[in-house]
Amino acid sequence: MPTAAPAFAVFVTPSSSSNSAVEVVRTLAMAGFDPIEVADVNDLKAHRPDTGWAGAIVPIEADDPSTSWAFCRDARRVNDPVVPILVLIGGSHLSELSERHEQFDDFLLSPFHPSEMEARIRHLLWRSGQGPGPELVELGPLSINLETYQAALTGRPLDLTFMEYELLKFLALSPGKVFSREVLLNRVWGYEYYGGARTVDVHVRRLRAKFGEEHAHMIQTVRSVGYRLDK
Amino acid sequence: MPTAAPAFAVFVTPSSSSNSAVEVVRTLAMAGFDPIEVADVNDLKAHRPDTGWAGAIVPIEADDPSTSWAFCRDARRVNDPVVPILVLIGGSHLSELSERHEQFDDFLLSPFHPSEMEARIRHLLWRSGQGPGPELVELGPLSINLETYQAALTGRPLDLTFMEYELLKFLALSPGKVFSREVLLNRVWGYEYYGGARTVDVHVRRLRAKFGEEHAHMIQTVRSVGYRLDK
DNA sequence: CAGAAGTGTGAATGGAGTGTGAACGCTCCC
DNA sequence: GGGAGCGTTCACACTCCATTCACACTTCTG
Repeated sequence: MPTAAPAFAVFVTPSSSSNSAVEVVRTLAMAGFDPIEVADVNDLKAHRPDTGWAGAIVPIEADDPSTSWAFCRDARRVNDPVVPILVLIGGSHLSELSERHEQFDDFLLSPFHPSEMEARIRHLLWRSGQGPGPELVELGPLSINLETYQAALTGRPLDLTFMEYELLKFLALSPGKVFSREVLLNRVWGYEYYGGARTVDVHVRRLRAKFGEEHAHMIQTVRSVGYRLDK
Repeated sequence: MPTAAPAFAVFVTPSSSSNSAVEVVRTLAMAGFDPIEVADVNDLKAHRPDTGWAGAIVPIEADDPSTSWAFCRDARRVNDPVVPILVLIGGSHLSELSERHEQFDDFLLSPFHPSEMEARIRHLLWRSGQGPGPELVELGPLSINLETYQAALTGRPLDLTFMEYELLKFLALSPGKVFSREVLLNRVWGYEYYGGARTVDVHVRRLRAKFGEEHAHMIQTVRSVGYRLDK
Protein backbone atom coordinates (compact mmCIF):
# COMPACT_ATOMS: atom_id res chain seq x y z
CA MET A 1 0.00 0.00 0.00
CA PRO A 2 1.50 3.33 -1.08
CA THR A 3 1.89 6.32 1.19
CA ALA A 4 -1.06 8.69 1.24
CA ALA A 5 -0.89 11.30 -1.49
CA PRO A 6 0.09 14.82 -0.40
CA ALA A 7 -3.07 16.85 0.14
CA PHE A 8 -3.47 20.28 -1.43
CA ALA A 9 -6.10 22.83 -0.50
CA VAL A 10 -7.74 24.38 -3.55
CA PHE A 11 -9.42 27.69 -2.86
CA VAL A 12 -12.86 28.07 -4.46
CA THR A 13 -15.07 31.09 -4.11
CA PRO A 14 -18.74 30.57 -3.31
CA SER A 15 -19.52 32.51 -6.48
CA SER A 16 -17.26 30.21 -8.37
CA SER A 17 -17.60 32.08 -11.62
CA SER A 18 -14.39 30.70 -13.02
CA ASN A 19 -14.00 27.06 -13.77
CA SER A 20 -10.28 27.28 -13.17
CA ALA A 21 -10.72 25.45 -9.89
CA VAL A 22 -12.00 22.47 -11.81
CA GLU A 23 -8.90 22.47 -13.95
CA VAL A 24 -6.71 22.75 -10.87
CA VAL A 25 -8.40 19.83 -9.18
CA ARG A 26 -8.09 17.69 -12.26
CA THR A 27 -4.44 18.52 -12.74
CA LEU A 28 -3.60 17.80 -9.12
CA ALA A 29 -5.34 14.45 -9.25
CA MET A 30 -3.60 13.50 -12.46
CA ALA A 31 -0.25 14.34 -10.91
CA GLY A 32 -0.89 12.02 -8.00
CA PHE A 33 -1.88 14.56 -5.38
CA ASP A 34 -5.02 14.80 -3.30
CA PRO A 35 -6.99 18.00 -4.09
CA ILE A 36 -9.43 19.20 -1.43
CA GLU A 37 -11.64 22.20 -2.11
CA VAL A 38 -11.91 24.84 0.59
CA ALA A 39 -14.04 27.96 0.61
CA ASP A 40 -12.40 29.83 3.46
CA VAL A 41 -9.89 29.56 6.26
CA ASN A 42 -12.31 27.72 8.51
CA ASP A 43 -12.40 24.93 5.96
CA LEU A 44 -8.64 24.65 6.31
CA LYS A 45 -9.12 23.52 9.89
CA ALA A 46 -12.30 21.57 9.26
CA HIS A 47 -11.00 19.51 6.38
CA ARG A 48 -7.37 19.29 7.43
CA PRO A 49 -6.01 15.81 6.58
CA ASP A 50 -4.22 13.83 9.24
CA THR A 51 -0.98 14.31 7.40
CA GLY A 52 -1.49 18.07 7.23
CA TRP A 53 -1.57 20.27 4.18
CA ALA A 54 1.18 19.80 1.64
CA GLY A 55 0.28 23.24 0.25
CA ALA A 56 -2.45 25.37 -1.23
CA ILE A 57 -3.45 26.48 -4.72
CA VAL A 58 -5.20 29.83 -4.83
CA PRO A 59 -6.74 31.18 -8.02
CA ILE A 60 -6.92 34.96 -7.90
CA GLU A 61 -10.44 35.70 -9.02
CA ALA A 62 -10.37 38.46 -11.61
CA ASP A 63 -13.61 40.00 -10.38
CA ASP A 64 -12.74 39.82 -6.70
CA PRO A 65 -8.99 39.57 -6.04
CA SER A 66 -9.14 40.81 -2.49
CA THR A 67 -11.01 37.75 -1.24
CA SER A 68 -8.37 35.45 -2.69
CA TRP A 69 -5.55 37.48 -1.21
CA ALA A 70 -7.23 37.55 2.14
CA PHE A 71 -7.33 33.77 2.04
CA CYS A 72 -3.60 33.64 1.33
CA ARG A 73 -2.86 35.97 4.22
CA ASP A 74 -5.02 34.06 6.66
CA ALA A 75 -3.75 30.66 5.55
CA ARG A 76 -0.36 31.77 6.83
CA ARG A 77 -1.80 32.74 10.18
CA VAL A 78 -3.53 29.56 11.23
CA ASN A 79 -1.98 27.34 13.86
CA ASP A 80 -0.31 25.14 11.33
CA PRO A 81 0.62 27.67 8.63
CA VAL A 82 -0.02 26.44 5.14
CA VAL A 83 3.08 26.41 3.03
CA PRO A 84 3.75 26.53 0.21
CA ILE A 85 1.12 28.67 -1.49
CA LEU A 86 0.88 28.66 -5.26
CA VAL A 87 -1.14 31.49 -6.73
CA LEU A 88 -2.95 31.27 -10.06
CA ILE A 89 -3.21 34.64 -11.72
CA GLY A 90 -4.12 36.19 -15.04
CA GLY A 91 -1.40 37.84 -17.08
CA SER A 92 -3.05 41.25 -16.80
CA HIS A 93 -2.96 41.12 -13.02
CA LEU A 94 0.75 40.41 -12.58
CA SER A 95 1.32 43.84 -11.12
CA GLU A 96 -0.70 42.82 -8.07
CA LEU A 97 2.12 40.51 -7.05
CA SER A 98 4.63 43.26 -6.43
CA GLU A 99 3.14 44.31 -3.10
CA ARG A 100 2.19 40.87 -1.86
CA HIS A 101 5.42 38.91 -1.91
CA GLU A 102 4.90 37.59 1.58
CA GLN A 103 1.51 36.12 0.71
CA PHE A 104 2.63 33.52 -1.82
CA ASP A 105 5.60 31.31 -2.61
CA ASP A 106 5.17 30.90 -6.34
CA PHE A 107 2.73 31.95 -9.01
CA LEU A 108 1.39 30.47 -12.22
CA LEU A 109 -0.10 32.33 -15.17
CA SER A 110 -3.69 31.50 -16.03
CA PRO A 111 -4.62 29.76 -18.24
CA PHE A 112 -1.97 27.23 -17.35
CA HIS A 113 -0.51 24.06 -18.77
CA PRO A 114 -0.91 21.06 -16.44
CA SER A 115 2.70 20.02 -16.72
CA GLU A 116 3.88 23.47 -15.64
CA MET A 117 1.65 23.37 -12.58
CA GLU A 118 2.96 19.96 -11.67
CA ALA A 119 6.55 21.08 -12.12
CA ARG A 120 5.99 24.13 -9.92
CA ILE A 121 4.33 22.07 -7.22
CA ARG A 122 7.13 19.54 -7.19
CA HIS A 123 9.72 22.27 -6.96
CA LEU A 124 7.88 23.90 -4.07
CA LEU A 125 7.56 20.58 -2.28
CA TRP A 126 11.23 19.91 -2.67
CA ARG A 127 12.11 23.34 -1.31
CA SER A 128 9.84 23.08 1.69
CA GLY A 129 11.13 19.83 3.03
CA GLN A 130 12.80 17.62 0.53
CA GLY A 131 9.76 16.72 -1.44
CA PRO A 132 7.15 14.08 -0.81
CA GLY A 133 7.61 11.60 1.97
CA PRO A 134 9.69 8.51 1.43
CA GLU A 135 8.20 5.85 -0.77
CA LEU A 136 7.02 3.12 1.52
CA VAL A 137 5.59 -0.29 0.94
CA GLU A 138 3.60 -1.46 3.93
CA LEU A 139 1.98 -4.76 4.66
CA GLY A 140 0.81 -5.43 8.17
CA PRO A 141 3.80 -5.27 10.51
CA LEU A 142 6.17 -5.09 7.56
CA SER A 143 7.36 -1.83 6.08
CA ILE A 144 9.85 -1.40 3.28
CA ASN A 145 11.52 1.92 2.58
CA LEU A 146 12.37 2.02 -1.09
CA GLU A 147 14.66 5.03 -0.71
CA THR A 148 16.85 3.75 2.07
CA TYR A 149 16.76 0.09 1.09
CA GLN A 150 15.66 -0.75 4.60
CA ALA A 151 12.96 -3.09 5.76
CA ALA A 152 11.47 -3.26 9.22
CA LEU A 153 9.11 -5.54 11.13
CA THR A 154 7.04 -3.77 13.77
CA GLY A 155 9.65 -1.04 13.72
CA ARG A 156 12.53 -3.41 14.26
CA PRO A 157 15.00 -3.07 11.38
CA LEU A 158 15.74 -6.16 9.34
CA ASP A 159 19.30 -6.58 8.17
CA LEU A 160 18.68 -7.96 4.70
CA THR A 161 21.13 -8.73 1.95
CA PHE A 162 20.56 -7.44 -1.56
CA MET A 163 18.81 -10.48 -2.95
CA GLU A 164 16.75 -10.98 0.17
CA TYR A 165 15.63 -7.39 -0.07
CA GLU A 166 14.78 -7.63 -3.75
CA LEU A 167 12.81 -10.81 -3.26
CA LEU A 168 10.88 -9.41 -0.32
CA LYS A 169 10.15 -6.19 -2.15
CA PHE A 170 8.83 -8.07 -5.14
CA LEU A 171 6.54 -10.20 -3.02
CA ALA A 172 5.36 -7.23 -0.98
CA LEU A 173 4.42 -5.27 -4.09
CA SER A 174 1.77 -7.88 -4.85
CA PRO A 175 0.55 -8.97 -1.46
CA GLY A 176 -1.33 -12.24 -1.40
CA LYS A 177 -0.41 -13.16 -4.93
CA VAL A 178 1.30 -16.50 -5.48
CA PHE A 179 4.44 -16.61 -7.58
CA SER A 180 6.02 -19.74 -8.93
CA ARG A 181 9.74 -20.26 -8.50
CA GLU A 182 10.16 -19.84 -12.21
CA VAL A 183 8.44 -16.47 -12.22
CA LEU A 184 10.43 -15.33 -9.22
CA LEU A 185 13.68 -16.34 -10.89
CA ASN A 186 12.68 -14.41 -13.98
CA ARG A 187 11.41 -11.26 -12.32
CA VAL A 188 13.71 -10.96 -9.33
CA TRP A 189 16.91 -12.58 -10.52
CA GLY A 190 16.52 -11.59 -14.15
CA TYR A 191 15.37 -13.04 -17.41
CA GLU A 192 18.74 -14.29 -18.45
CA TYR A 193 19.26 -16.06 -15.16
CA TYR A 194 19.27 -19.81 -15.44
CA GLY A 195 19.60 -21.38 -12.06
CA GLY A 196 18.07 -24.06 -9.98
CA ALA A 197 14.77 -23.67 -8.22
CA ARG A 198 16.51 -24.39 -4.95
CA THR A 199 17.85 -20.87 -5.04
CA VAL A 200 14.43 -19.44 -4.31
CA ASP A 201 13.81 -21.88 -1.50
CA VAL A 202 16.98 -20.98 0.25
CA HIS A 203 16.35 -17.28 0.05
CA VAL A 204 12.85 -17.74 1.37
CA ARG A 205 14.30 -19.75 4.21
CA ARG A 206 16.77 -16.99 5.05
CA LEU A 207 14.01 -14.40 4.96
CA ARG A 208 11.87 -16.46 7.30
CA ALA A 209 14.78 -16.86 9.65
CA LYS A 210 15.28 -13.11 9.81
CA PHE A 211 11.57 -12.54 10.23
CA GLY A 212 11.73 -14.58 13.41
CA GLU A 213 9.37 -17.27 14.56
CA GLU A 214 6.64 -14.75 15.23
CA HIS A 215 6.37 -13.48 11.69
CA ALA A 216 7.85 -16.31 9.63
CA HIS A 217 4.35 -17.34 8.61
CA MET A 218 3.98 -14.17 6.55
CA ILE A 219 5.79 -15.94 3.75
CA GLN A 220 3.53 -18.81 2.92
CA THR A 221 4.30 -21.86 0.88
CA VAL A 222 1.67 -22.92 -1.65
CA ARG A 223 2.47 -26.50 -2.28
CA SER A 224 3.40 -27.40 -5.85
CA VAL A 225 2.78 -23.78 -6.88
CA GLY A 226 5.09 -21.29 -5.23
CA TYR A 227 5.26 -18.64 -2.50
CA ARG A 228 3.02 -15.86 -1.30
CA LEU A 229 3.40 -12.95 1.09
CA ASP A 230 0.54 -12.29 3.48
CA LYS A 231 -0.20 -10.14 6.47
CA MET B 1 25.35 58.84 -7.62
CA PRO B 2 22.39 56.49 -7.84
CA THR B 3 22.58 52.99 -6.53
CA ALA B 4 23.93 50.58 -9.13
CA ALA B 5 21.25 48.45 -10.78
CA PRO B 6 21.26 44.82 -9.61
CA ALA B 7 23.50 42.85 -11.97
CA PHE B 8 22.29 39.60 -13.46
CA ALA B 9 24.49 37.08 -15.21
CA VAL B 10 22.94 35.83 -18.45
CA PHE B 11 24.31 32.53 -19.64
CA VAL B 12 25.04 32.43 -23.36
CA THR B 13 26.50 29.47 -25.17
CA PRO B 14 29.34 30.07 -27.60
CA SER B 15 27.19 28.53 -30.30
CA SER B 16 24.38 30.84 -29.33
CA SER B 17 21.97 29.39 -31.84
CA SER B 18 18.99 30.60 -29.93
CA ASN B 19 18.25 34.26 -29.73
CA SER B 20 16.56 33.82 -26.39
CA ALA B 21 19.54 35.41 -24.69
CA VAL B 22 18.88 38.57 -26.63
CA GLU B 23 15.33 38.65 -25.37
CA VAL B 24 16.49 38.06 -21.84
CA VAL B 25 18.99 40.88 -21.97
CA ARG B 26 16.44 43.28 -23.40
CA THR B 27 13.83 42.35 -20.80
CA LEU B 28 16.27 42.75 -17.93
CA ALA B 29 17.38 46.14 -19.18
CA MET B 30 13.80 47.32 -19.61
CA ALA B 31 13.02 46.26 -16.06
CA GLY B 32 15.88 48.31 -14.70
CA PHE B 33 18.43 45.59 -14.13
CA ASP B 34 21.96 45.27 -15.42
CA PRO B 35 22.35 42.21 -17.67
CA ILE B 36 25.87 40.85 -18.18
CA GLU B 37 26.49 38.01 -20.59
CA VAL B 38 28.70 35.16 -19.41
CA ALA B 39 29.81 32.12 -21.36
CA ASP B 40 31.06 29.97 -18.50
CA VAL B 41 31.90 29.90 -14.82
CA ASN B 42 35.22 31.66 -15.32
CA ASP B 43 33.33 34.65 -16.67
CA LEU B 44 31.40 34.76 -13.42
CA LYS B 45 34.65 35.60 -11.63
CA ALA B 46 36.12 37.76 -14.39
CA HIS B 47 33.07 39.97 -14.88
CA ARG B 48 31.80 39.98 -11.33
CA PRO B 49 30.47 43.43 -10.46
CA ASP B 50 31.67 45.15 -7.30
CA THR B 51 28.22 44.71 -5.79
CA GLY B 52 28.22 41.00 -6.60
CA TRP B 53 25.68 39.08 -8.62
CA ALA B 54 22.03 39.66 -7.87
CA GLY B 55 21.26 36.42 -9.67
CA ALA B 56 21.60 34.50 -12.90
CA ILE B 57 19.32 33.73 -15.84
CA VAL B 58 20.13 30.46 -17.57
CA PRO B 59 18.43 29.41 -20.79
CA ILE B 60 18.45 25.64 -21.12
CA GLU B 61 19.62 25.12 -24.68
CA ALA B 62 17.38 22.53 -26.30
CA ASP B 63 20.21 21.03 -28.30
CA ASP B 64 22.67 20.89 -25.41
CA PRO B 65 20.98 20.97 -22.01
CA SER B 66 23.87 19.47 -20.11
CA THR B 67 26.12 22.48 -20.66
CA SER B 68 23.47 24.77 -19.26
CA TRP B 69 22.89 22.56 -16.26
CA ALA B 70 26.60 22.27 -15.64
CA PHE B 71 26.73 26.05 -15.49
CA CYS B 72 23.95 26.12 -12.89
CA ARG B 73 25.72 23.56 -10.78
CA ASP B 74 29.06 25.29 -10.95
CA ALA B 75 27.56 28.73 -10.35
CA ARG B 76 26.56 27.45 -6.93
CA ARG B 77 30.07 26.22 -6.24
CA VAL B 78 32.13 29.33 -6.80
CA ASN B 79 33.45 31.32 -3.86
CA ASP B 80 30.49 33.65 -3.77
CA PRO B 81 27.68 31.32 -4.80
CA VAL B 82 25.27 32.84 -7.29
CA VAL B 83 21.69 32.96 -6.02
CA PRO B 84 19.03 33.05 -7.16
CA ILE B 85 19.13 31.15 -10.42
CA LEU B 86 16.23 31.48 -12.85
CA VAL B 87 16.12 28.86 -15.55
CA LEU B 88 14.53 29.41 -18.95
CA ILE B 89 13.21 26.18 -20.38
CA GLY B 90 11.03 24.91 -23.22
CA GLY B 91 7.73 23.30 -22.32
CA SER B 92 8.78 19.98 -23.75
CA HIS B 93 11.79 19.83 -21.44
CA LEU B 94 9.96 20.37 -18.16
CA SER B 95 10.65 16.82 -17.07
CA GLU B 96 14.34 17.66 -16.81
CA LEU B 97 13.58 19.76 -13.76
CA SER B 98 12.49 16.87 -11.60
CA GLU B 99 15.99 15.63 -10.84
CA ARG B 100 17.71 18.99 -10.63
CA HIS B 101 15.80 20.85 -7.95
CA GLU B 102 18.98 21.85 -6.19
CA GLN B 103 20.34 23.54 -9.30
CA PHE B 104 17.75 26.31 -9.72
CA ASP B 105 15.43 28.51 -7.68
CA ASP B 106 12.71 29.23 -10.21
CA PHE B 107 11.95 28.49 -13.84
CA LEU B 108 10.23 30.24 -16.69
CA LEU B 109 8.67 28.66 -19.76
CA SER B 110 10.17 29.65 -23.08
CA PRO B 111 9.02 31.59 -25.02
CA PHE B 112 8.23 33.98 -22.19
CA HIS B 113 6.37 37.19 -21.64
CA PRO B 114 8.62 40.00 -20.36
CA SER B 115 6.28 40.92 -17.55
CA GLU B 116 6.31 37.37 -16.21
CA MET B 117 10.08 37.30 -16.18
CA GLU B 118 10.19 40.59 -14.35
CA ALA B 119 7.63 39.39 -11.82
CA ARG B 120 9.60 36.21 -11.19
CA ILE B 121 12.85 38.09 -10.75
CA ARG B 122 11.31 40.56 -8.33
CA HIS B 123 9.82 37.73 -6.30
CA LEU B 124 13.17 35.94 -6.20
CA LEU B 125 14.93 39.12 -5.14
CA TRP B 126 12.42 39.72 -2.41
CA ARG B 127 12.83 36.16 -1.18
CA SER B 128 16.61 36.26 -1.11
CA GLY B 129 16.44 39.53 0.80
CA GLN B 130 14.21 37.94 3.42
CA GLY B 131 15.30 34.84 5.18
CA PRO B 132 18.49 33.53 3.70
CA GLY B 133 17.74 29.94 2.84
CA PRO B 134 18.77 26.92 4.84
CA GLU B 135 22.43 27.79 5.12
CA LEU B 136 23.01 25.06 7.67
CA VAL B 137 22.51 21.35 7.15
CA GLU B 138 22.54 19.26 10.30
CA LEU B 139 22.42 15.52 10.70
CA GLY B 140 23.17 14.12 14.10
CA PRO B 141 26.70 15.13 15.07
CA LEU B 142 27.34 16.44 11.58
CA SER B 143 26.78 20.05 10.60
CA ILE B 144 27.52 21.62 7.25
CA ASN B 145 27.69 25.35 6.72
CA LEU B 146 26.70 25.93 3.11
CA GLU B 147 27.90 29.52 3.13
CA THR B 148 31.38 29.06 4.53
CA TYR B 149 31.98 25.67 2.91
CA GLN B 150 32.83 24.12 6.25
CA ALA B 151 31.73 20.90 7.83
CA ALA B 152 32.06 19.91 11.45
CA LEU B 153 31.56 16.80 13.54
CA THR B 154 30.45 17.44 17.11
CA GLY B 155 31.83 20.92 16.73
CA ARG B 156 35.23 19.73 15.57
CA PRO B 157 35.91 21.17 12.10
CA LEU B 158 36.55 18.75 9.27
CA ASP B 159 39.21 19.73 6.79
CA LEU B 160 37.57 18.54 3.60
CA THR B 161 38.70 18.94 0.03
CA PHE B 162 36.36 20.31 -2.61
CA MET B 163 35.08 17.00 -3.92
CA GLU B 164 34.82 15.50 -0.46
CA TYR B 165 32.71 18.45 0.60
CA GLU B 166 30.45 18.27 -2.45
CA LEU B 167 29.91 14.57 -2.00
CA LEU B 168 29.15 14.91 1.69
CA LYS B 169 26.80 17.83 1.08
CA PHE B 170 24.90 15.91 -1.54
CA LEU B 171 24.47 12.91 0.70
CA ALA B 172 23.50 15.05 3.67
CA LEU B 173 20.78 16.84 1.68
CA SER B 174 18.91 13.53 1.43
CA PRO B 175 19.68 11.78 4.68
CA GLY B 176 19.12 8.05 4.64
CA LYS B 177 18.53 7.86 0.92
CA VAL B 178 20.69 5.40 -0.98
CA PHE B 179 22.48 6.61 -4.08
CA SER B 180 24.17 4.38 -6.59
CA ARG B 181 27.68 5.19 -7.74
CA GLU B 182 26.29 6.05 -11.13
CA VAL B 183 23.85 8.59 -9.71
CA LEU B 184 26.54 10.09 -7.53
CA LEU B 185 28.87 10.46 -10.49
CA ASN B 186 26.09 12.16 -12.44
CA ARG B 187 24.84 14.51 -9.76
CA VAL B 188 28.00 15.32 -7.84
CA TRP B 189 30.73 15.03 -10.44
CA GLY B 190 28.49 16.09 -13.31
CA TYR B 191 26.44 14.69 -16.12
CA GLU B 192 29.29 15.01 -18.57
CA TYR B 193 31.69 13.15 -16.32
CA TYR B 194 32.49 9.66 -17.45
CA GLY B 195 34.79 8.02 -14.99
CA GLY B 196 35.13 4.80 -13.16
CA ALA B 197 32.98 3.85 -10.22
CA ARG B 198 36.12 3.44 -8.11
CA THR B 199 36.26 7.20 -7.89
CA VAL B 200 33.25 7.24 -5.60
CA ASP B 201 34.63 4.46 -3.43
CA VAL B 202 37.86 6.26 -2.84
CA HIS B 203 36.19 9.52 -1.92
CA VAL B 204 33.92 7.72 0.49
CA ARG B 205 36.94 6.08 1.99
CA ARG B 206 38.67 9.44 2.47
CA LEU B 207 35.56 10.90 4.03
CA ARG B 208 35.29 8.00 6.45
CA ALA B 209 38.93 8.43 7.37
CA LYS B 210 38.36 12.08 8.21
CA PHE B 211 35.20 11.23 10.11
CA GLY B 212 37.32 9.11 12.42
CA GLU B 213 36.58 5.66 13.70
CA GLU B 214 33.84 6.95 15.94
CA HIS B 215 31.70 8.39 13.17
CA ALA B 216 32.86 6.48 10.10
CA HIS B 217 29.73 4.38 10.30
CA MET B 218 27.60 7.38 9.35
CA ILE B 219 28.42 6.67 5.72
CA GLN B 220 26.95 3.27 5.16
CA THR B 221 27.59 0.91 2.30
CA VAL B 222 24.57 -0.79 0.79
CA ARG B 223 26.09 -3.72 -0.94
CA SER B 224 25.56 -3.91 -4.69
CA VAL B 225 23.49 -0.74 -4.50
CA GLY B 226 25.43 2.30 -3.32
CA TYR B 227 26.01 4.52 -0.30
CA ARG B 228 23.83 6.18 2.30
CA LEU B 229 24.38 8.81 4.96
CA ASP B 230 22.79 8.12 8.33
CA LYS B 231 22.83 9.58 11.78
C1' DC C 1 60.98 25.09 -11.19
C1' DA C 2 60.20 22.35 -7.12
C1' DG C 3 57.04 20.90 -3.95
C1' DA C 4 52.52 20.16 -2.08
C1' DA C 5 47.76 19.22 -2.36
C1' DG C 6 43.85 17.33 -4.74
C1' DT C 7 42.01 13.97 -7.64
C1' DG C 8 41.34 9.79 -10.55
C1' DT C 9 42.78 4.93 -11.96
C1' DG C 10 44.28 0.04 -11.96
C1' DA C 11 45.42 -3.96 -9.31
C1' DA C 12 45.57 -6.88 -5.15
C1' DT C 13 43.05 -8.34 -1.17
C1' DG C 14 39.59 -9.98 1.89
C1' DG C 15 35.08 -11.05 2.87
C1' DA C 16 30.12 -10.91 2.55
C1' DG C 17 26.74 -12.78 -0.34
C1' DT C 18 25.04 -16.22 -3.14
C1' DG C 19 24.12 -20.73 -5.40
C1' DT C 20 24.32 -25.79 -5.35
C1' DG C 21 23.97 -30.68 -4.09
C1' DA C 22 22.64 -33.86 -0.79
C1' DA C 23 20.29 -35.29 3.24
C1' DC C 24 16.20 -34.96 5.76
C1' DG C 25 11.25 -34.53 6.74
C1' DC C 26 6.57 -33.76 5.75
C1' DT C 27 2.11 -34.62 3.19
C1' DC C 28 -0.81 -36.78 0.24
C1' DC C 29 -2.57 -40.65 -2.27
C1' DC C 30 -2.76 -45.28 -3.96
C1' DG D 1 1.67 -48.49 5.37
C1' DG D 2 4.68 -47.35 1.90
C1' DG D 3 6.21 -44.72 -1.67
C1' DA D 4 6.34 -40.63 -4.53
C1' DG D 5 6.69 -35.92 -4.68
C1' DC D 6 7.82 -31.79 -2.83
C1' DG D 7 9.69 -28.43 0.50
C1' DT D 8 13.12 -27.56 4.06
C1' DT D 9 17.53 -27.46 5.97
C1' DC D 10 22.49 -27.66 6.11
C1' DA D 11 27.25 -27.18 4.86
C1' DC D 12 30.36 -25.77 1.60
C1' DA D 13 32.44 -23.70 -2.51
C1' DC D 14 32.67 -19.99 -5.39
C1' DT D 15 31.61 -15.49 -7.22
C1' DC D 16 31.39 -10.88 -7.02
C1' DC D 17 31.80 -6.63 -4.69
C1' DA D 18 33.82 -3.15 -1.56
C1' DT D 19 37.91 -1.87 0.28
C1' DT D 20 42.47 -0.58 0.24
C1' DC D 21 46.89 0.66 -1.57
C1' DA D 22 50.14 2.65 -4.57
C1' DC D 23 50.86 5.60 -8.15
C1' DA D 24 50.11 8.94 -12.08
C1' DC D 25 48.34 13.16 -13.36
C1' DT D 26 46.84 17.94 -12.80
C1' DT D 27 46.65 22.32 -10.55
C1' DC D 28 48.25 25.69 -7.58
C1' DT D 29 51.77 28.15 -4.92
C1' DG D 30 55.98 29.86 -3.27
